[in-house]
Amino acid sequence: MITQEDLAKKLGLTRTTVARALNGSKDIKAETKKRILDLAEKEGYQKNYLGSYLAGKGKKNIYALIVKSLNEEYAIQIKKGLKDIQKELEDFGFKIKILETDIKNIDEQIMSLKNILTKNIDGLIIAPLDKEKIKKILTPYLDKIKIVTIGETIENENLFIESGYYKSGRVAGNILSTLIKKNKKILIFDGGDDRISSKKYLEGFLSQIEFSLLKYKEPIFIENMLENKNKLKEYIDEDIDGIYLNRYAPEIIEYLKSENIINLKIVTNGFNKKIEKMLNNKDIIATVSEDFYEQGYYAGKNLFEILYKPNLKKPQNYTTKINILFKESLVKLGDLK
Amino acid sequence: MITQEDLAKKLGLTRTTVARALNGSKDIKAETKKRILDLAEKEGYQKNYLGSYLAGKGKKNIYALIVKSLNEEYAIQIKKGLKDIQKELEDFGFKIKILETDIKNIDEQIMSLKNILTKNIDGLIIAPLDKEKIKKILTPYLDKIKIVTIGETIENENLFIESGYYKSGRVAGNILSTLIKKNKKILIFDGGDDRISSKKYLEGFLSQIEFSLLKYKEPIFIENMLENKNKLKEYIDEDIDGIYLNRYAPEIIEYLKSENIINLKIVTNGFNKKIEKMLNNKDIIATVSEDFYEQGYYAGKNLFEILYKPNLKKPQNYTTKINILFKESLVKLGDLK
DNA sequence: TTGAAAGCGCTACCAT
DNA sequence: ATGGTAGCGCTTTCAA
Repeated sequence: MITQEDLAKKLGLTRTTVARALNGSKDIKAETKKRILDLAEKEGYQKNYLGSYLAGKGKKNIYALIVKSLNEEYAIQIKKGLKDIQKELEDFGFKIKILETDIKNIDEQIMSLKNILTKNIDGLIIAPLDKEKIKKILTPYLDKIKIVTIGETIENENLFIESGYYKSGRVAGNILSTLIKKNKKILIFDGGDDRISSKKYLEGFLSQIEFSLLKYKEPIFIENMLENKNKLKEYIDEDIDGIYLNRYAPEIIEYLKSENIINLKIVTNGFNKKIEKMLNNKDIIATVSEDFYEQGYYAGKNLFEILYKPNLKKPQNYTTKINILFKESLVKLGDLK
Repeated sequence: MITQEDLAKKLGLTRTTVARALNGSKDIKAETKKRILDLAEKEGYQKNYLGSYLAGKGKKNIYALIVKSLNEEYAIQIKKGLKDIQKELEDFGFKIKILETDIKNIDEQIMSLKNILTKNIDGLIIAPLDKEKIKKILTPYLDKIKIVTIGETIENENLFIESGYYKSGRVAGNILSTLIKKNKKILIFDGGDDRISSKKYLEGFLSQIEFSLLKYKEPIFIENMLENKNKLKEYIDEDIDGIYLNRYAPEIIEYLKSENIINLKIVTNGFNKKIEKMLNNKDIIATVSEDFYEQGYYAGKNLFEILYKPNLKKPQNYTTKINILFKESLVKLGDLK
């Protein structure tokens, strides 16, 4: 490993000057800087970030602005991931301040962001609700603050963690298709747009479903679903062998059971405690979801690397893993023996 | 953060003495040691491993003894994981020497291990073929060498990464069950024991399958499968709607197609390039497999932590994630837009 | 059995 | 614009 000291010796300079060149100080003659940088390049110098950290003791100011959705599991898992990576890196003084706002309250997120920006901040993790507004607000800070976005890109961030809801929908479509009896149909339920996942799930699902499987040309949409569950029954008949859901699954399934409509093959997108229970009950055959824990963990980990490792070709994009869960997926290996 | 210096001051000692107590040196009076350790405990002292590393420049000698199986993907993925984590930690001088031996050659692994042990080695990652022999060989080294095992435990290692083949088999059973038409049967194929996964996959699968789905009481076993594929045909008739495979899947499916036996629902355990192709061709509906990349990555990462972070409550056990793959799982999100 | 001092690779601050 | 020096938290070597 080649050090700043090594470079200094070869050029007849001191470490201090070399460090200055490497850290982009302007208190240095352009020519000296060039000589140093050229040699560093030639010798394949890589800054040791351990030394940097220890010397700098650089406590970075990092915020994560996450979103509480109808599916509580979403925020819980992301937070868990953030906290785990924080713990792993605590020896670096790596600490993330987590702020949560409500998914339905776009302005709350904007306000929260503006508030954070009044402080001295080095890194930001955000799941933007209103992409355009957030982008506009952040633009002036882009060279000061390292940014990781989750779910939605603002196009100038250092890393965008993509959720792949569309793909999850496709996979769900793939699975449900294989389950349906010949000449039977499926019912597709449109849960509306939650500004995060629902719409994209549905689009992906539809892209996978063959025309012949459709009972209705359009997905079923029921206004104020939770109050109007009884309307669902109108759409169900002998033809139908399966249902796709991505919102209100617990409520809808509960309702169907109460009406004694059973034995339908149900595949969902998303995961939370209720869906887990329904899988266990065999009310649902399979669900397809993103690994939100991993999103939090990966967001934190990468922000750390971007912040602490100066010589890093930064990752541009990352797509979350997609998990397919059947009932048996939930069983812990330890419980089997 | 409390430092050794802090402890020294409070006790009226020097850093050196404190360090000695903390590092378990014997050149120290028992009483002094106790005073230091007690205070450290009380103050919640945690050694900063960055400082340790930088001071010690402790190049550790680490070996990984992995196994080349019939499924080449197994070793490829584990190696990839090992290399990725190595790269991530290279600033710590973390480097793993990877040695591969053949899965069928148990003695080769033993020899390779014995050879390694003649060297000065700090950490070892191993996927033991003969558990008992390996255990016996390693016993005398247990306090000198930190050990991570993959797939099979030797009971005294620092971390055992469990593969969960049994569970994978269960999940495969779960999936195939949901796919089979009423009153139809499945054919279960016994691929024999490869000392890694096959047998466990099959056991798991069987545990999940209801009696009513079985066509034959016992899984079909065909000696020298690859030469005797034609025997398979004897077992297939109108009753059968699905097949379970965990070895020789490509060869068997190729054969069935050549005999014009199609439209059977096939679910497999395991993953490699050939299975990927069959999923894409819809020859297979789903496959259930372990994330071997993760096993390598996690093995390396944890060995690092055990080796470099002295104050660690070490993890005892880790079960690999299990992936269910349908055709659409293979599509890259980027290709969809 | 304890202490003093040097040094790992780097940053930060002061002096020139 | 450049250099000198101290120090981050720790290990290691030598001296007492």
